[in-house]
Amino acid sequence: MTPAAMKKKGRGPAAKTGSRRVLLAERAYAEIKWRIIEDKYPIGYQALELELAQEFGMSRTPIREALVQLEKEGLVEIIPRHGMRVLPISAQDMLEIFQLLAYLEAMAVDLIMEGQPKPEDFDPLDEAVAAMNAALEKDDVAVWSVADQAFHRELLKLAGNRRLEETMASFWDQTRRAKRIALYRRSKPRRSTDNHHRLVVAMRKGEAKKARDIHFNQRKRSHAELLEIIKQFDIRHL
Amino acid sequence: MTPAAMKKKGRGPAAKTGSRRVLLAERAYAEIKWRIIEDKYPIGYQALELELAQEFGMSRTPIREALVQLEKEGLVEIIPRHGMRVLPISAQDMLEIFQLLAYLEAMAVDLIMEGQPKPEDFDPLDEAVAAMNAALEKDDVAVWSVADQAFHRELLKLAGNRRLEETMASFWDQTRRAKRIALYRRSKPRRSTDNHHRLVVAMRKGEAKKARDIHFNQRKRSHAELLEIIKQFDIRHL
DNA sequence: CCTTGTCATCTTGCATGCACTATTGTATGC
DNA sequence: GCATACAATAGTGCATGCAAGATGACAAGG
Repeated sequence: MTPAAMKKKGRGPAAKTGSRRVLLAERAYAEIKWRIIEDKYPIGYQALELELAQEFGMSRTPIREALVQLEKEGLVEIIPRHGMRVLPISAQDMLEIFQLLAYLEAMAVDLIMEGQPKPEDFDPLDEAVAAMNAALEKDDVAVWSVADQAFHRELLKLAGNRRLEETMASFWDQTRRAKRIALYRRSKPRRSTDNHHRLVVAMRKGEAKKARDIHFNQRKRSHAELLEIIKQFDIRHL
Repeated sequence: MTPAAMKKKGRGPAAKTGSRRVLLAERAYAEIKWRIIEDKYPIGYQALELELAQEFGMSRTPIREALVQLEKEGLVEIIPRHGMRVLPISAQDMLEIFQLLAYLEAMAVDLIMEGQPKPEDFDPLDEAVAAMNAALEKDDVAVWSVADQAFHRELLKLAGNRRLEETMASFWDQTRRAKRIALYRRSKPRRSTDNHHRLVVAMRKGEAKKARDIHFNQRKRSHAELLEIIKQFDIRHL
């Protein structure tokens, strides 16, 4: 950079972007992602930029932007002359993601315990566990799944590390398709729910190491179970 | 998706994208990122899309694509009418990133030990340590820093989790600006180098827990030191 | 019937055009 | 001299245009 070009340094205070109108590119990103996760665009689905553009009533430009984002997140692949393709979830992929999630959540538990959590901080977690139990009573795995997600979101929030939160959110999203498949195939998540409860209890008591171990092992077990289901599915589908 | 639209599912085998020519957008991304890390575009630097486009001899389109990427990585901010701005690194940001790096690397060590590492797998690590020692002898912190980076890259590779590797790489990149600042201000990384060595020794011996602890603590200590330096710098600069 | 060469087509990656709007400078009133 | 209204300017977000090159079809030859 030439010295002259340095002129830019320290322009006035940036315009507060309180609530910029929703960009088309963002809408496209969110909508496509949603459709992938909800299996509206199933694994292997291919679409050209122009097709998507027409479907969303916009031009190719914002679509491109969205696709580049999604590719980076690992949800789609952009094949030069064949448009985007919704990527399959291999058992290997899931293994990697589950490993990461287990460690990152254990990290979250550690961070929470290192802070000085107030008792009421854990209330949202108790609520989530209650919701999970309620769903279990009614045998409603879909609702259980939502409550489960809420639990983990709250847990991450408590850890107070924004990047950790975002990183986990991205990986979590990628598990949702797999979980959708496994939802009605896995055993009733009784033990899982109980362990979530035990985690909160341990954290409330300030038993840091125990809390961490409970959660880490719970995650590992849960992930192993999911992986088995996915592996079976994998063979004939993904 | 309408049933008709499903036609897309399962198009012929995707064209192998062996080595697609380098896209302008990718070049722009890499070059801008490089300049930020190397402090060519210092913290607070602002530039308009058009300016960057002219500087790189391309149009605004690939520049935009690159900027969106960089924003997601947390290196720049896009302010609607003021172009991009190179983001400052607050001590809080660094704390978050360091926390993540420490855990992710401890995870890598765990994963390595869970696998069945062959003795020769560790050779690259020994080489890196040797390079670090050599650099220490010559008091060349820049060379030491390169060797340090090589060590961690190799460590991550051994863990065999691609997503872990990529995630860490992204965060690592963000620390490089901070490390650049701290490079000549921190104490001689004698202890750090020794601990890297001890880690490799422990791993070779198969002492999983010890290896993990050595590394985790080493990272924590090292990060704490860096954080102190950054905090001081923070006040008057970032 | 299979292989190979040629051509038309299609998609993309990038450049450019355009309209909308935030921002800045200027003028007017107090 | 200060504040407010208005006009001019500039930058973005998106649409569209365009050329390059990959792909698939088809024909000709083995």
